[in-house]
Amino acid sequence: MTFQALPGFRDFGPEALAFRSHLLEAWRRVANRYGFQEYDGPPLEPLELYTAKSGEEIVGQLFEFVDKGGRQVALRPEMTPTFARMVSQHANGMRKPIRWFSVPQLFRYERQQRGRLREHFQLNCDLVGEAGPLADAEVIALAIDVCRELGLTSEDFRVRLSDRSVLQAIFASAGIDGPQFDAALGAIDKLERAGRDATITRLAELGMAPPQVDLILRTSAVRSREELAALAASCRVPTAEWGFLTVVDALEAMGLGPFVEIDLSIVRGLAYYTGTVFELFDRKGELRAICGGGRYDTLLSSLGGVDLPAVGFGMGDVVLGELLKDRGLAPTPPLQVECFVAGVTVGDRPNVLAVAHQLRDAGIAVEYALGGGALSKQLKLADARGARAAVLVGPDDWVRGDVQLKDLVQTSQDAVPLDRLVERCRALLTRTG
RNA sequence: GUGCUUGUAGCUCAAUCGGUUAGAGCGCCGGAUUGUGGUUCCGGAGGCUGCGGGUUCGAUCCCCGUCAGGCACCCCA
Repeated sequence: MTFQALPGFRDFGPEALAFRSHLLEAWRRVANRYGFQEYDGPPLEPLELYTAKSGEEIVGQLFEFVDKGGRQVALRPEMTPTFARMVSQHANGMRKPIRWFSVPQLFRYERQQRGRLREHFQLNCDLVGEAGPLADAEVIALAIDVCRELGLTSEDFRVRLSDRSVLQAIFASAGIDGPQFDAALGAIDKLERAGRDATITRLAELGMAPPQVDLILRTSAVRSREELAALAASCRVPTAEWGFLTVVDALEAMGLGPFVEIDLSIVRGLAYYTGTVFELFDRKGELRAICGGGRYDTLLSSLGGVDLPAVGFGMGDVVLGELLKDRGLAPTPPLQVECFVAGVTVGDRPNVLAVAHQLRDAGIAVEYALGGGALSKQLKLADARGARAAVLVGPDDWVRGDVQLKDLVQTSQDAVPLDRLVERCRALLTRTG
């Protein structure tokens, strides 16, 4: 092979495309089930759309270039800025809450690894205009149900759920706020990779007192409602106002409790989250996060749009696809044709064409052997194509106005008058077993 | 962008210490089978051993470079 796809980009042959469609169709099905409407935007955007929020350092991670009109442009690395622009333009005239989703292909110029390419498809679901905890529960439930729709169970994955406003309240009780709060979040985010000792050293360097460092470590270790209550009590922080526990309650009321775990070590990398943050992970912990999201109540106004609270998530096709394959949940490939038409002799070929076209006009997926050949060879092809039915066109039947309709699964066969073939073939195709 | 590691047929892999013509299974094509598929049997095609250079009488094997995959950083859609 002289040419190959660029690193991090994928070719989708029929099998891979069927798998991709399987995912994307499940995404759309479940999002629609939650009353979300699909939108899309341009794959190519002004570079400033991304640098405005994230700063110039993001340019190194973008596919960006100057177009022929001298504009600095970038392939979209995420959907949120486009979404923010679109929803800001329409928000004033729309009944709240707004439920929108999209399935964009996103691009990022980074060195690829397993589960992480330079291009992927991502389900983006956002709920705008509702600040209450049921909105958070709604989008988390949507993310869970997407995975359930694809055959995954609570044995396969879980949601790790946290809330930055809860962390803020707890840390504020020890005087950790402002830049120190951001540093604390960063330390928690890296705790697993950096290790406990390195984290303690790092926080001390940032000017944290030992009791503050201890609080940060104790907080990040919280894994249950009881531990959280005990921690809050020890800090004298009231919990009555927290929406966080209402989110958990709501998910349990939906019957999704087995999927949900409180985990205050989840903070998410992005700076704009203000409340709930969550990630979906495979139970075995072998893969990267399947999905991540949270509440961002100030982002829309900070991007110059409307001042509306919002909560949403993104779920990529790469990690999710790997998990499904690991669990044997890849779909069985669809049949290539429903009915195969075979001719017994060379003289039957015009009749094969006539019969095949009659069936195709009736909406049935039909193939026949372009190269002809022995009947046994044609039937081998029919079998390889996964056809359920075969029509055998032969001279003896033809003079009687018949063809042979064969059930390739049950290996039964009947003579059928030509004028009843479509009806009989349809009946055969709906037969089970 | 940095470091480590791997690279043999469409796929999964083998090839003794550096040794003669690089093999197997699956898949693909053809035949056994001129009005009946799946099973079976037989045959065939398919390789510049990722690419380029070096060492050597001789390199899939050793060395250097490069490209690509994997892992760890960076970063996290």
